[in-house]
Amino acid sequence: MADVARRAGVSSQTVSRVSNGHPGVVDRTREQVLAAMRELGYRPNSAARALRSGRFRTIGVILFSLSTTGNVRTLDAIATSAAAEGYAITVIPVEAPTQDGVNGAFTRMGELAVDAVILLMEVHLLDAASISLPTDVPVVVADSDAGDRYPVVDTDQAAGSRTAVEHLLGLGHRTVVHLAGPSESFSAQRREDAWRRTLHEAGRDVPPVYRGDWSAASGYAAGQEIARTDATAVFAANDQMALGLLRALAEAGRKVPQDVSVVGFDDLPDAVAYLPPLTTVHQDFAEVGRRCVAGVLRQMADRTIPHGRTLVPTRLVERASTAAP
Amino acid sequence: MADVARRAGVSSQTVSRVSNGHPGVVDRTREQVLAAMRELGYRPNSAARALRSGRFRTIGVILFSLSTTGNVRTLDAIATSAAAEGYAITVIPVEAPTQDGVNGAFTRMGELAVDAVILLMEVHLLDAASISLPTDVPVVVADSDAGDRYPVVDTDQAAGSRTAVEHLLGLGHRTVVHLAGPSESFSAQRREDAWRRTLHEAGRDVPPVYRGDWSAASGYAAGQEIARTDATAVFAANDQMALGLLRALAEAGRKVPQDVSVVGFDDLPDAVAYLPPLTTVHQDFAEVGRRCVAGVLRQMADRTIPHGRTLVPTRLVERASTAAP
DNA sequence: TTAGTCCATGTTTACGTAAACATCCGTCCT
DNA sequence: AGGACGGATGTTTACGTAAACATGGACTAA
Repeated sequence: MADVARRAGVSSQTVSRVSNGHPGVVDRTREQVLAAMRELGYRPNSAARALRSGRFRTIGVILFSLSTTGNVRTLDAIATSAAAEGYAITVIPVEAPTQDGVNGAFTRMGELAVDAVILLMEVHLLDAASISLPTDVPVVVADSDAGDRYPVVDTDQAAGSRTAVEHLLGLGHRTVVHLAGPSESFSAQRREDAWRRTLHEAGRDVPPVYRGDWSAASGYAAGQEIARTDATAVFAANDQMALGLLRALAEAGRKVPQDVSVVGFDDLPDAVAYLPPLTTVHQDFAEVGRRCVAGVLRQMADRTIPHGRTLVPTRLVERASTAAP
Repeated sequence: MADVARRAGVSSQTVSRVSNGHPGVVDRTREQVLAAMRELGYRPNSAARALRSGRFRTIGVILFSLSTTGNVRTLDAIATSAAAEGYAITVIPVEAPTQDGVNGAFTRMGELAVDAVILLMEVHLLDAASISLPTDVPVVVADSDAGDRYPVVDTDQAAGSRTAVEHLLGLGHRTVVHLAGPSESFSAQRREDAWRRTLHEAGRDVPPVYRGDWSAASGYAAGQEIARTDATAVFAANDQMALGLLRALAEAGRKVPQDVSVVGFDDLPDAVAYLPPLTTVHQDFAEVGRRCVAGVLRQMADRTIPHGRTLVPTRLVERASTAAP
């Protein structure tokens, strides 16, 4: 910076002003400084800048793994929204949902150069870890439950599940079997609860729950059992398990949708190419990401911590995997 | 830090030594400092640390989107490897493969707090942008072609494709149709070249190429055309297109694998649940990620720029989508 | 005993920037 | 004409840390 200043014949402070787009620099001077910057290949030192300003212009995203589609798509949206606001994203993966894993991530996080944190994971693991986030950093929790400790942004799991179940009941099915996600997952829990409540309110039998781990393989395993029952309608807690379910039903000779109707959750891009194309609940991951970023930025601006939950609506995408019984 | 020093009754330099695990601090003193840190909730300021040491302990990953499975899985592996080495990952998404998009990302990158960069994108777009990376930052390019300007880590696309084609020929198919990826993609190009070469060397006809954009929907569209031909074996350039292809073949009444054999590329977790389970070329994304990280770390240590290409081997995973004609 | 060594710890300094304050000069008003 | 004002730019300083160098005391060996 001093070199640039010398070359442009100004003070380093003027260089700083140009560099940050501050007003009060006359055009001619600005041009000289910019020219000097170009000639010297000057690039501001972000460490010094951060040290001085106390801002890193970076948001940390903590997540368990990039192997679940939902997380990834939310992360994508977060990264895009953040970039639009001039913020970079630091990804902090937690290897395993163990105490050690979470501890490690948070220890690292403590030393991390981030102005805010978005948590893409189940917060009860946070509790278990008996470590809480640095209190001076804005936090938004996505796709989880944070009680009232942090603001939460989430897909409206309950409404989505209700839509799915009501769609199947509306087609004339007596009841709907649920292929649930892992019981540790709040999303899975909420989808299951809403399924149960919807059936209950409609005065239908609530059949036993089948449970998978979100993977297609687990959906296949559960599907083999379901195929042996007289179920005519299945609501799978995500599309990947629905894919495995479709395979199990096909192998068992149960036709979809003639014999069994299937509804998924997520609306993966691939779902349109399943056999048959999957009727599913569309999640607006992009909107979730946008609201997460908006949430932390608002906290940074206000220095206030808004609590409460923001729900992003879903919509049912009807394809070819559902029909009247 | 000064507060911690005062509280522990030592100098700030001793605090620094404890904080960084330097030797030459006696146990008793170390304990006192650690206790003071705990009591005061001290967390080192990474900006100051980076300013002083010149290291951010952060690696930047530039990519086009998180919507392609390969990128995401590589990113996951990179993040994990980097975390194991005490490095954080900053994701720098480039919105669109346009000149502006790339320029923007690189401008931002220039000001970014990263010690090294891993590029997860086609480098010819880099050329088009007529902007090159800051020369003082180690770079590794993955899944692309960088000529000899940067070291490259990539899946062994050619060997993988050859395995797939030879597997099909070995089953007795006269020739193999290729459902290729988009022509802008180097990966797609290399898979296509290897397919063509393998057929050629075996003295077989080289049928016209069908082309998709990696998506299941595009695979479905191409599949509808392929279903009208007398093709008995198809090598799809990725699993998602293979999924669409399977749907198109099923709808056209062509049985897989009895009438048509299909091989994919990637080995997505879901591929095991396709109808039928997909025979595919397994890519070791984790290894690609590890080698990318190892590559930039080595550059940082040596201050040398190793050129050349590192190829990660693939293996064929035989499932139920291939059979003798 | 005394000089030499080595280890634990303290002191000083610089990293590159931006905020706060200071200065200078031209303009405008009375 | 003289002073007040405001805009453009310069000067000083502090951000929190770690490297380099300094110090002091304990131990060893002759």
